[in-house]
Amino acid sequence: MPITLPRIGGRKSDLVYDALKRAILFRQMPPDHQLLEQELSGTFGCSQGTIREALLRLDDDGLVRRSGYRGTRVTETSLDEAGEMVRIRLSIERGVARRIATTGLGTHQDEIDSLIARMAEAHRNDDLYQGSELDRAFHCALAAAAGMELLSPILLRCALHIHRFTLGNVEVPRQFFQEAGVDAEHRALLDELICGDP
Amino acid sequence: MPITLPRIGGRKSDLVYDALKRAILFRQMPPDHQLLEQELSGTFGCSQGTIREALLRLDDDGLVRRSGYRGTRVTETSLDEAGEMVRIRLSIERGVARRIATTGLGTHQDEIDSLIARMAEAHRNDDLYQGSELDRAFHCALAAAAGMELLSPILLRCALHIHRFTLGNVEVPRQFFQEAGVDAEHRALLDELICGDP
DNA sequence: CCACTTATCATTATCGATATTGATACTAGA
DNA sequence: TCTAGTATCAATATCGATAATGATAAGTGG
Repeated sequence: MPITLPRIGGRKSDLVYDALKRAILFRQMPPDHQLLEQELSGTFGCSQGTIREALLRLDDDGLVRRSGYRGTRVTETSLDEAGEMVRIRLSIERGVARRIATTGLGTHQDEIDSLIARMAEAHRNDDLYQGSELDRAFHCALAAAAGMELLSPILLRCALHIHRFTLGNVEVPRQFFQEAGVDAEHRALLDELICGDP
Repeated sequence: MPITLPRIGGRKSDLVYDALKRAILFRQMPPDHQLLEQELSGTFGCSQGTIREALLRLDDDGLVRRSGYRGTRVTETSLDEAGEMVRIRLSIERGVARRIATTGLGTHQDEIDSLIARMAEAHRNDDLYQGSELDRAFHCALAAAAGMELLSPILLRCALHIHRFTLGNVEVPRQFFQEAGVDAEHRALLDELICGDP
């Protein structure tokens, strides 16, 4: 079944990357599922090289594992790893907040305000996916405002695996939600801190 | 000046990736230096696609920045970012240690012992580069032993930028070395903790 | 002189075909 | 039968050429 991509502009490999990422996050492709470059090139209607580019990025995200000439398979995220991701994100957040508290967030103010608003709306609609996407963007924007853009990829990766875990496991253990709750609380606190300072 | 690569086997794009990474870490290519796919394909004697693969990985590492059809440039690492990387690594280490303390490190024992030994030797020889490489491998091995292999890429990224910063700035501010010292101390402590437990 | 379009250029993005690789099934000889 | 070697196969990795893109310079009508 060929998948028709929007093709409204931009890179084709981006579209492939997004499509595959979504499929993995929603477990339409379960862990250990094999991804074949040629087959996908047929499915998406593009060349193998374009598929390869998307797979390379998924590999860097840790969503798939590419091993030599032996194929590409979907990975999995354990509870421990997800919890660790939450902890890392918290740690990073602390540093970023510290930085912003002293320097302010300059030109990023508007962008961040907008993100907060959209995030609130997503939460009202119980749209978990949208919420996570915005959460990611929010964290990255903060890192950027703090002049630490190199941290963004780490934040992205953390959010990706956290999100994947929560989506894949309907019965998410209590411990995890506790930590996620702490995270949300911290975020709110951070907002206060930022808005009060500059 | 064409660069002759070892070509002892393995992927060509790996060799290109390593060569470029070294060049960036040692500031042979300064921040904002532009990397042209075609030119590099000539320099390394391979096709543009192979170069592209290496550049994509460098981009994911945060060592270069690729923007649309507009080229690829070397990034830079600020003091703040390097400090943040040190903090993140510490945070991750804590979680990994906690995990290992309860489960032990199983089959990874030998590998880790070997890494510690080689690391000590590198320190004796004041070989900073080798030391950092081994440090990276050590942290990844610990994460793997803790069953949290997804953390390895983050650890790699942190070490990469920490290393880059220390190599690039001969006069490294006091604060940074203090933190690095804490890190080394923590690592030793971790060894004790592991060896004593299982 | 100025806004607006068009041509050109540097550079990446994509393609289709071919080469390499690692695993496995198969075969011949002891 | 067992084993070393070989053919085959399913994949990725690489290549060379072409298309698409964004920036900039050059031209054009007002």
